[in-house]
Amino acid sequence: MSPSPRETPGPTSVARLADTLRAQILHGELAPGTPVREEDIASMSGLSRHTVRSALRLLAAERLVTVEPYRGARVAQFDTDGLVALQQLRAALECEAVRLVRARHGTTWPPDVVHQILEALDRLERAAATDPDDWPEVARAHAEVHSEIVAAARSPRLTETYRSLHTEMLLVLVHLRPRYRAEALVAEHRGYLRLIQSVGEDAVRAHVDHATALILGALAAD
Amino acid sequence: MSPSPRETPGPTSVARLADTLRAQILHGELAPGTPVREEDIASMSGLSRHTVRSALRLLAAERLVTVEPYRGARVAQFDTDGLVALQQLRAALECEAVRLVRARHGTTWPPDVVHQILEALDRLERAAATDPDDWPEVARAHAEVHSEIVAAARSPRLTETYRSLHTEMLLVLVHLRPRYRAEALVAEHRGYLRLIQSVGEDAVRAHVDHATALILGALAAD
DNA sequence: CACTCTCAGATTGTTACACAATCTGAGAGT
DNA sequence: ACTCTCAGATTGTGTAACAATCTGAGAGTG
Repeated sequence: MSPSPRETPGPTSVARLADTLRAQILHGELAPGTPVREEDIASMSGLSRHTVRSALRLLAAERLVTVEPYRGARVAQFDTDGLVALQQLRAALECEAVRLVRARHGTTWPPDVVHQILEALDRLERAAATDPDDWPEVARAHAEVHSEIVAAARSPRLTETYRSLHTEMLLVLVHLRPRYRAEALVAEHRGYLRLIQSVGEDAVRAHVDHATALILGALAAD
Repeated sequence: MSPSPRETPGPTSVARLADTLRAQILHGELAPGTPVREEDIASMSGLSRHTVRSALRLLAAERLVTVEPYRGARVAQFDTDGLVALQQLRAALECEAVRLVRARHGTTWPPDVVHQILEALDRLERAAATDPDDWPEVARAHAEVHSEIVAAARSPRLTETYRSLHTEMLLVLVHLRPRYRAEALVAEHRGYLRLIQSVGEDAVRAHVDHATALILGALAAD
């Protein structure tokens, strides 16, 4: 049982630490704007400062933290403009994805295309039923639904970039008191899946704009 | 004259090194797939391995190199699928940008909107006139034209993401023998600027698809 | 009192060296 | 030809130290 050869190498310390920090940030355990000190993380995690630095740079590339030279890392923060810009980008990708799927499959998508989306919807429903007040988890499941819609376009870069964007959105969402009942969210997205097939891109824009308005309202009432 | 206070701190070593490497990659001095060894860069640049590592991770975040654990960094490489995926993403962003500008300004954009685009076109024309065979420079100027078009949407995230994508495109382009005469490129893009105003998103898709076809052809004839 | 200036302490940026973990290719053995 | 093994190359991580820069508290000034 000695270190057998050619085994997949475990994830590096940097990757594990980045996972931990990402999870903390997305669970709202670290408020936006909070400085993240290298030494603190190093002593807490038992890793060296170099490793911590690498992990923080990784998160910076994902925009979950911002890093300024000699001033360290902070949990990312969104103002109104930043959120709107993010949503515009999100809309661009989701629109294009829906356009691509409709170009290929028309206004009624075949089962193998909607299958993954439906599963994500089921997971969302389950999450909402299990614990409607576990907002981080509901928000995550919601993000998965949209991600699966984009993934249906089978365009890897579209999918990947969109996932990353929606992770940023999660960071915004966990710090907002949800205006929505979780069940309403499920129903709305089952309808959304129908609309993007029949109506197409405009349904996407309406959905995203609606979300943007809700979030801006919640942000204003911070 | 001692270190006066509150002066902007110079760019860090990591940033400078990343700039150098990025420039080399985008000038085609390093072929795609080439391994980039930490020690080599360290001894060449006189910087420490840690610094080199940080710079390489930065370039990896920009997708100019790929990094695999314990296997190091390589100059990024594009296959057919990768290029198509990249172009789909590019099309999504440029379409949305054009849509946003047209939603705001209709089919004839005001001077302050097209001004920066026209300047980029002029720079492209100058580059093409100065040295039509300096393909990296012409390609760069061409990328600037498209970036300015997207920037006209005044959506920071759209702009930034698009710029990054087009930088990747540059990496592909510098390694292709151009099929185009540089002058034709200028004329075509002056026409393109008119078309995106009058026709809109479909002109974008046509343009991008045309480019994709050309590049795929050139890639196949590698 | 408001304001600026200064400076010590905190924090990040970088280096050097060491060692552990993993990959790689060349050669031994079948 | 094929697999297996292993030494060398390369990357991942740690420790320690110092340089560069930021920060906030307090001194000095009007």
